[in-house]
Amino acid sequence: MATKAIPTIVQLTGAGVSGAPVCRPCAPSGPRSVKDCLACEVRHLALCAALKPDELLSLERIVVGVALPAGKTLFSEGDKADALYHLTDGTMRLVKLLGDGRRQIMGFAFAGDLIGLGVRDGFSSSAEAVDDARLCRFPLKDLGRLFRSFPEMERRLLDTAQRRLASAQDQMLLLGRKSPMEKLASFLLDASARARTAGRPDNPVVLAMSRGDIADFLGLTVETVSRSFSRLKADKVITLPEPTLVRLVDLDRLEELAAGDNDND
Amino acid sequence: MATKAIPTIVQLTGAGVSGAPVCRPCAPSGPRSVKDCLACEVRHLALCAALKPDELLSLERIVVGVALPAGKTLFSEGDKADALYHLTDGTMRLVKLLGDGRRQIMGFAFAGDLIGLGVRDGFSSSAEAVDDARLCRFPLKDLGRLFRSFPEMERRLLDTAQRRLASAQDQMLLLGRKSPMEKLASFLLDASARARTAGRPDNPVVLAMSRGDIADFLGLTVETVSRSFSRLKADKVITLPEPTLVRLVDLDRLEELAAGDNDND
DNA sequence: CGACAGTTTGATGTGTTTCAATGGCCGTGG
DNA sequence: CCACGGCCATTGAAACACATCAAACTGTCG
Repeated sequence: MATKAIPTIVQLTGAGVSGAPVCRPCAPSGPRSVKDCLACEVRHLALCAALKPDELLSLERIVVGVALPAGKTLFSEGDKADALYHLTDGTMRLVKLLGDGRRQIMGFAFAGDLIGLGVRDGFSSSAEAVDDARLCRFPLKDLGRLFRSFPEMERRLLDTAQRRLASAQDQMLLLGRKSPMEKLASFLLDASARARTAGRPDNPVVLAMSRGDIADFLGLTVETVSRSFSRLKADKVITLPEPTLVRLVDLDRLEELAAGDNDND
Repeated sequence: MATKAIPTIVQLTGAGVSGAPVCRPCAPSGPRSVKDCLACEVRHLALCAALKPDELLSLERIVVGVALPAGKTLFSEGDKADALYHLTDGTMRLVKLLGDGRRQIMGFAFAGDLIGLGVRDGFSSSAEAVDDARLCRFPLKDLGRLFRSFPEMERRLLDTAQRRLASAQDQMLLLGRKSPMEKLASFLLDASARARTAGRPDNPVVLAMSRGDIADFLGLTVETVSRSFSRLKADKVITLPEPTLVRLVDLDRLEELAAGDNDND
């Protein structure tokens, strides 16, 4: 039943990486225990927050832990959507491709985020691990029953979908109308804000993804992203101790840029 | 209670236009009657489809009809979101603005579409009538109660939100990575497909919106949109009897363009 | 130490924007 | 009835921002 779809996952976890990280709150694969849920660091962010501790038992029979090494694909665009995932640790990217290989990243997911929303027929995008990731898997066929028992869960899911839709619209504005500098400023502020709400350090922001990923998220080329970073650095808006570490120095200027009501340089 | 929020609407409908169109399925303003719902041409597309005819009585006490003349604003980005709307007739656009006036259209809504999804704090975008529009208004505060009585409605809403998220992702791919020709091809195919599912003529497609609206939807300028139309016409992919009327001639080529796996011209 | 992948920087090209002008349509008013 | 003005769409010419092509630099891992 629930085990039927697991082989794919198991195959992924095991593929090519012997040192795959062991999932702390979740078992690397196989059923979870309630103890895991109680210890889960991001439980307050998730669907599970709709449940009281004693109700978590209902999850035990349904949820399966998944470990996904960096670079691996959880599911691909168009795959039959048979589960919803909750990212408990790591970073993932949601990717769409054009026929000739052009790539657009729909968004990044961090610990506490749901993955697998936005389904039309199959999954609307592929999900790939940026760094080593751990997830909890909720089979869709069990979800309906769960929602009937705990309507609060369904309400939270709807809320989440709404917030995701709002973010998607912000991104549409960014992609359609913002300049490279404005795009990067928006991206950095967003990354910082999300790190903050997730309880990770938000001022020197750690960027788990490569320049290429950022470019494909912002609708730019690697070179333009890199040049924009350099420009922000030259303008003393940020410092860049390492390529993956960004200190936001002039927040006002950054927000001015992101909002697009600036004197264009 | 429900009447508290109506004045805004009444003001809108009445503002500056004496010849505001009378809402056929919905009364121009004020409460609806069940008879209206039964006669509603787009009921099968809406939340209301979750209800059996005899259950529609529950709606009567909640839903209010709204008539909105072309060009008028239903709500603005950031407004407190106190209602969900169902467009029964006409066309609307969802708009976001940048500080300096740059505009991005998040999408167009046609008869049968829900408006007011994607709420974060307030509405995430403004909603404006492209042509004369009529809507049904569902106050949010009554919606919770309605969902408890008819869980099927909430499920439909979640489904709708998911499909909207998937469309938003398609649009992100378009905005970030497609060329003007590819953007326009995608737009025309989508317009045709949506007209078809709504039961409107889908091959000579009628475009209710201006070139400017299309430009702001596709992240282009009016001039580039116009040039792309001309190019498609010259390539015998479409004909353009009138600026608002597009006949799709070479569907294969159009789909090739939209998918982005083409030999770039 | 050398190979490699990722990042940055430089030089060049080009597709889209910007600026400008023309033509068509429609409603208004002479 | 036609003249006029406004709005929208189209087309042309020019400028420029970002992409492309190319090379140097950095850090990492064998």
